[in-house]
Amino acid sequence: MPRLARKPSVAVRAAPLRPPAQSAENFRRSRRDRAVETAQDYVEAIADLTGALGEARVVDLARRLGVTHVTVNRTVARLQRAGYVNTQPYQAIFLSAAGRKLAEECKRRHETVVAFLRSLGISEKVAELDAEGIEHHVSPETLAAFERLLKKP
Amino acid sequence: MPRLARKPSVAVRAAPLRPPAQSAENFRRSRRDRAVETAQDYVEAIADLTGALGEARVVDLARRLGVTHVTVNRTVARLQRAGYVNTQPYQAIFLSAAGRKLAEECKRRHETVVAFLRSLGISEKVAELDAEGIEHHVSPETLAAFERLLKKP
DNA sequence: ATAAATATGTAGCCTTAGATACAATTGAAT
DNA sequence: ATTCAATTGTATCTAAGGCTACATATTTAT
Repeated sequence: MPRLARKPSVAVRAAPLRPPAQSAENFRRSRRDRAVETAQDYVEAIADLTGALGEARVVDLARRLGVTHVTVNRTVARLQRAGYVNTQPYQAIFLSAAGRKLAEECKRRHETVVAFLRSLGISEKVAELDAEGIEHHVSPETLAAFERLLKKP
Repeated sequence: MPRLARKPSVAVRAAPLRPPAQSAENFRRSRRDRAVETAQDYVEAIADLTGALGEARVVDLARRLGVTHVTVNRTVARLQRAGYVNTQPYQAIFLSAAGRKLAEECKRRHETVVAFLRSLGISEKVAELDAEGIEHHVSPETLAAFERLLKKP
C-alpha cells in the first residue's frame, strides 16, 4: 500500500495559510459563544414571558423554544446553578439580577441586529430568523458599527 | 406555601408576544444550523490545508481548529459516514465531490461576510472573528443583500 | 370533594463534542 | 535494519442538549 509523505517536499499550491494559532482562537471563541447561546436564549425568553404573562412557566418556555418540557427543566436547573434564574419545584421561573442584566443586553443586541438587517432590505421574517443565530456572534465592535449605521443612513 | 395561578387573570404588562410557533421555528433552525456548523468548519479547513500543503492531516486539522486529534478523528469519521470526506487509517483526509462543493459555498460565504464587515469599518481581526460565528447563520437572502451592498457602495 | 386535564418532575437513552491516557503505526534518522 | 519521534487510533470520561416513557403535583371542572 503506497503511503503519502508527511509533508510533500514541494507544496502543490502556494496558498498563504494564516498561522494556526489565530485560526484556532477564532474557532475556540466561536465554540465558547455556542456554549452561552442557550443561556441567552433562555433568559431572553423568560424575560419576554414574564413581561407578557407576569411569569414564565416551563410549558410556555418549551413551546417558545421548540423543545420538550424535559429539556427546559434540565436547562433551567443549570441556569439556576449558574445564578441566572430563581425557581422552586412546581413554581414559575424568575430571572435573578444577573439574569435580568443578561436579558437586557441580549434584547438590545437582538433588536439592533434585526433593525440593521431590516435596514438592508431584508424581510421581517428572514431578519428575525437570521438574527436569532447571528446575534450570539456579534462582537461589541460590530454591534457599535450596526448602531452607528442605523443612526446615519 | 402560596402558589401562583397558572395564568394571572390580568396580565401585569400588555406586551405583545408573537405566537410561539414562529419563535420555536426560529430556534429550531438556529439549532439545526449549529449541527452543520462543524461539518462546514471541517471541510473548509480541509480545503485550505489541501490547497496549501497538498493534503490535510489529522494533526494539522487539530492545530487549526484548536481541538485535540481525538476530536478530529471522531468528527472526520462522522464526516466520512456523511459522505463529505474520504480517508483511510493513517492516511491524509481528502474531500469528496460533495465536500468540495460544500467547502466552496462556505468559503464564498465566509469571504462575503468578512468583506461586508470590513466595508462597515470593522477591523480585519474582529471581522474574521465575528464572521467565523456569523457565517453559519446567514440566509441566502441576507447573503445576497451583503453582495449587493458590496457592489454598490 | 373528586375526577380529569394540565403541568412538572424523574429515569434512562441517544448524539455531539470536548478531554486524558495509552496503544499501535508510520516516517525518518542513525 | 533498527530505533525513535511523530502521527494516528482506541478506550474511557465528562457535559450539554435533544428525546420518550412514566410518575407525581397542581389546577380546573364537574
